[in-house]
Amino acid sequence: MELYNHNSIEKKWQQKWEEEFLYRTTEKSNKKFYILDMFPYPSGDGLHVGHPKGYIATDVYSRMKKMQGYDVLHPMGFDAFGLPAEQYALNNKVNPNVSTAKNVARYKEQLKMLGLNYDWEREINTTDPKFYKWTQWMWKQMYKKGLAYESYDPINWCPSCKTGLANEDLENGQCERCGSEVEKKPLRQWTIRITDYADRLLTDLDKLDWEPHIKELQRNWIGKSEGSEIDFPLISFPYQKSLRIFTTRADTIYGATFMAISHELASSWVEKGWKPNEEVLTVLNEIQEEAKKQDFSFKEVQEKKGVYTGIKARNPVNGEEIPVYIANYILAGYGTGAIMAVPAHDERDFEFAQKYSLPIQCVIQKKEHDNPDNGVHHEDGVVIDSSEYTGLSSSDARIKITEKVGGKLTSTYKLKDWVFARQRYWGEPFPIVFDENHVSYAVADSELPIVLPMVDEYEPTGTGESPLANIKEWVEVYGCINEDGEFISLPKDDSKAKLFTRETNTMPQWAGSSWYYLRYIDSHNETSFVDAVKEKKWSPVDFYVGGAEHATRHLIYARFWHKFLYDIGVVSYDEPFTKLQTVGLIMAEDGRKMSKRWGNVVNPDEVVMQYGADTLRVYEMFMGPFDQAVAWSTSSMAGSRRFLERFFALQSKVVNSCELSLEATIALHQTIKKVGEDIELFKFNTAISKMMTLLNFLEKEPLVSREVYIICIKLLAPFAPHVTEELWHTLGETESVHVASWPKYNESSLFASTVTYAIQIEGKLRATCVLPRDLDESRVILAVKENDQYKKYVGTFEPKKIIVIKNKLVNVVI
RNA sequence: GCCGAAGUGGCGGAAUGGUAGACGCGUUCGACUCAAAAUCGAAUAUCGCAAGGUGUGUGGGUUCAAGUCCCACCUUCGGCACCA
Repeated sequence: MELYNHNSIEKKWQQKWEEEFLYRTTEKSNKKFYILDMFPYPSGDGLHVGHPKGYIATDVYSRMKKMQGYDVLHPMGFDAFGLPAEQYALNNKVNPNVSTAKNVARYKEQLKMLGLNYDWEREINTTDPKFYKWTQWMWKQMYKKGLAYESYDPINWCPSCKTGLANEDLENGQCERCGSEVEKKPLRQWTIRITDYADRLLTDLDKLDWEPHIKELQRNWIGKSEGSEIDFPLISFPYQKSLRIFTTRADTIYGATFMAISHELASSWVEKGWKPNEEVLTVLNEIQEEAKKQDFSFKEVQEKKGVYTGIKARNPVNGEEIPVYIANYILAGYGTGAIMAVPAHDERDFEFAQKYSLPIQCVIQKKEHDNPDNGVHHEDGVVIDSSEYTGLSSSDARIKITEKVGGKLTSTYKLKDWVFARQRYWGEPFPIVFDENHVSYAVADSELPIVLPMVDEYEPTGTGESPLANIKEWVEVYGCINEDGEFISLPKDDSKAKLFTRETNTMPQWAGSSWYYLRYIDSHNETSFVDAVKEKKWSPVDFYVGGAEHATRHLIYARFWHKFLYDIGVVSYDEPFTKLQTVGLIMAEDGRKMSKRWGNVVNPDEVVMQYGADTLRVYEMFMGPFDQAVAWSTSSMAGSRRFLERFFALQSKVVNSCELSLEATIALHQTIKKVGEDIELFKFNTAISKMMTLLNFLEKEPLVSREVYIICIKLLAPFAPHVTEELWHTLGETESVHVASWPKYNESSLFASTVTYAIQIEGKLRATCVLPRDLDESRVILAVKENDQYKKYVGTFEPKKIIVIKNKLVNVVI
């Protein structure tokens, strides 16, 4: 018998599999399974051992599904547009086209080294014009539906990355990429009305088989509040008749002692002609200055600040006149940007009222006999001191009061429209041109893709213009508008040709990843992003595996994008990912995140070289529960290597036929059952431990039959595809083990004919007792009464009660 | 502050309400070796010579029986955070 030489085995079979297209997707079964990894964004550093954990898991799962007779789609590709790749290129002074291609090649090599069963014939790359042609096409459909629009609102601007950012790209008011303080900058933007889909994105979460915490993250991000919009008439204010406010607590309207508006709203009044006094202008200015740095993502809660405008509003329920304040804690982007302030039942309003000595009027009693003057509380309760509404519950009063004052019940969301333009080079160009009056036109389908020009200079300008704006020969195009209102290009000297200019912003990093999973289904289709019949066969993704950090960006964007495609009738399901599983991080041996900064990165190339890909795979699946973070341990990994060596060495005991001991037979069938069930549940660690247990049994056997060993090889094949393939062929098999059929267990071989009962006396374990399986309860009791320990503790007295759990345990209550 | 997840040996972790600690790492002892590594065998929650006692973050509760269910609390991690 040869020694286990992982290097030669792994190289040999990887080459064979590739030559034979073993992992080419089949379409011959009526059962399909689409299992997908979140595709990587190739950085310059290559993979570390933490990255492949999810890929190995989908690999194991897909291999089992394949052996179970499914048509399995398990593809891979690369997401490579956007800031990180561009920054990397800038730092290394290469063109991103070049560096990206290099990084992709390196990633691919590393992935192949692990023996993953991807169908590389379907590989995609978001930076490939053949791919982004369809990103552009889809965005164009949004534009035509009015879902993508030009906006001039101030947006988050990162001065260091020199680009506008979406709300999702911020972390505590800082740029998620570089940590710079984000500024507010008025900039022309393409924006997508994702908020139109807020409600569907929220309610459809219910039908998804996703981990609850990920759904919760999305719910929080969408941030729906149900409340009322109510108009408060403004008194002798010629510029606006009334002030519309949003509140979730219409039941507290009798406690409204002032109004508060955002500085943006105040500014818009100034624009309309309102001339506030000096003091108001000063404070307004101060608030504006502070807000320029930070808008809706404050790092710290600032001190409340505001000023009385001199304007009064009338409370619609009781006609009371209350002052209107400008206040720094009012967010323009939430609700209507104006509130009725109820200091008794809102802590922020309370703080403000205290500072400016405004009245505090309690109108909700927590419990019936509560003292109404016991300070601020925001809980629902019983309405008091509120005319005809007194005595109602908060929830009833909300509806009745809103109705009475002619308000409407409505919802507002924390989710913002998606700022969908970057002032950078490395992204998809927009399929848009402008005429001399800045009227925008979509370009005709025949013009797609609009290819990103190859340039020498792609440094961001920082002016709010993309570097593309400097490339005159790309920006200026000649053509005309056809009968569909779309641009088609013409030669410059054509009589109908007019000058147009291209949109020079590019799409954000998240564009391609919002739909890439559809492209794998039909990667090479030139006439459509996916063939409708194929889409029906493979879609939706049955199982999606990736990092939890994508919960509020990629996974929201993709769900939105997919729903849009569904609405325009080009896909057949309204949710892209039926089941989602997140991967737990692999930490470094020191417990920190693996990072170049800490010098604690473990390189998979070295691990594969020294221990083999199979060992790495088995170890990563054995480390612990899949969704939990675990620290890497090289010595622990050696255990997985030993397991494979012992498994390999078992072949020396294999004979054509021999009897297997009863114990081992039972272990075998239990293992078949458990491995299948556990892989299905992504409980790889327990699947492997069961196989280890089985191996421990088989090692005690003098000989092992070929038939038994074959079963073991099949069970291990998804985890350790190379060594099992080698052993499989050593046994004389000619087809690959990876297209063999998944083993089945015998129900009758799962248990022995005897069982060990636990004998408890007063709930404490005192003895065990071997009895025939499925023995009558009365006979179990008879047997227990013969037990020495029973006699010792119970004696001859008749116990109060004897509980028998069949085939498991007896508990005697004295 | 709000929301979510989780607390079990020296470590990673197992346990449909039914014998807590499977499996692996580590450690100790033994075999092999001149020796070491590797490998193989045995032991390994804890106190106790033993009988036995104690043990799944803390305190209560339900139950014949609780790591598992209920209530309160503590700690850690993750997310959101002036969202009216």
